[in-house]
Amino acid sequence: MSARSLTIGRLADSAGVNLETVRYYERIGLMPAPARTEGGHRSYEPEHAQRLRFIRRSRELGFGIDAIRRLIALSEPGVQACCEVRDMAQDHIASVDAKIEDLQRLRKVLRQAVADCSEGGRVRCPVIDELGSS
Amino acid sequence: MSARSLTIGRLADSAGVNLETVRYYERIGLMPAPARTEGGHRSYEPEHAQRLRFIRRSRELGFGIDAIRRLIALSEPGVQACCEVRDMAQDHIASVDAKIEDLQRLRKVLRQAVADCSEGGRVRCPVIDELGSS
DNA sequence: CTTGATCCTGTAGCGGCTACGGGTTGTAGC
DNA sequence: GCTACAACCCGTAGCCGCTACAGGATCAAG
Repeated sequence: MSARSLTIGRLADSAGVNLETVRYYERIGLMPAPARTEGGHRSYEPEHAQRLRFIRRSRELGFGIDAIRRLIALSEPGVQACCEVRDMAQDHIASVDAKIEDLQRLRKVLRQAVADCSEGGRVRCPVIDELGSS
Repeated sequence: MSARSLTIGRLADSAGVNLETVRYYERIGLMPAPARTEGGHRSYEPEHAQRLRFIRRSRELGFGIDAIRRLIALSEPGVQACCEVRDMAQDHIASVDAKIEDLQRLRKVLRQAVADCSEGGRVRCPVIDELGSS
């Protein structure tokens, strides 16, 4: 166990990720299986920490596991794949845009229903009516 | 079987919901168990269709199953619960707002990385660098 | 050497469906 | 009335991305 080795707990903490998630990532092949101590405990090197941070950051930005797999492959040194990465990011931006628009639309409906609620004089609940419509 | 009865397939179609989803809703108690034909097929009345549309609409607006359960209870005739419904809607709007802001933030990061990409002169991929940072 | 924190594996659960497989019923046409 | 085939039945398993156990082994500090 070298001086820079990390236990799974420290690794997880250092990347801001749940410990069980690290094992999950290993199981699905997103993190490489690390060396083990004699007793069978996982022993990570600093490059594992970097990889895990990369994954966490990608997740935060909304990339799915498969996309991250591709991003990792494309980020290997020696691979000239900036264009592909940019295309993936652009696709992802498009889907984020779509999601934002969806949410804005439904927010508008909800706001309208709530606003109707605050006006007096109605017999029934405008929010319930909105849900019942269509 | 009355003239207005519906099979599960017609019910599902009429509400724009997958047939299996209807059975799922019954299993989790979101839809009431309907009458059955002699042969055991489900037989729905028009009020089931209305309920199912209510659920679908609520899902479209992003309410979770538990929230819908409460909304259904509050929408029972005789319940004066417009304020509670409005509060639920407002809470939901707040969470939608938060989600929109999250997505807008990450969109900004992605756009910046892609924009950096389009400028020449960089040695490494700015998107990959962004993912590796932090 | 003891204690207690950390680690191990395996499995099951979450939400909200969706998709089988293998069997039974309903219904339209002849 | 009979046949064909669509539509239904139930139960179970899978999807994503984790998270949370249980029941045990190991590690490190005192």
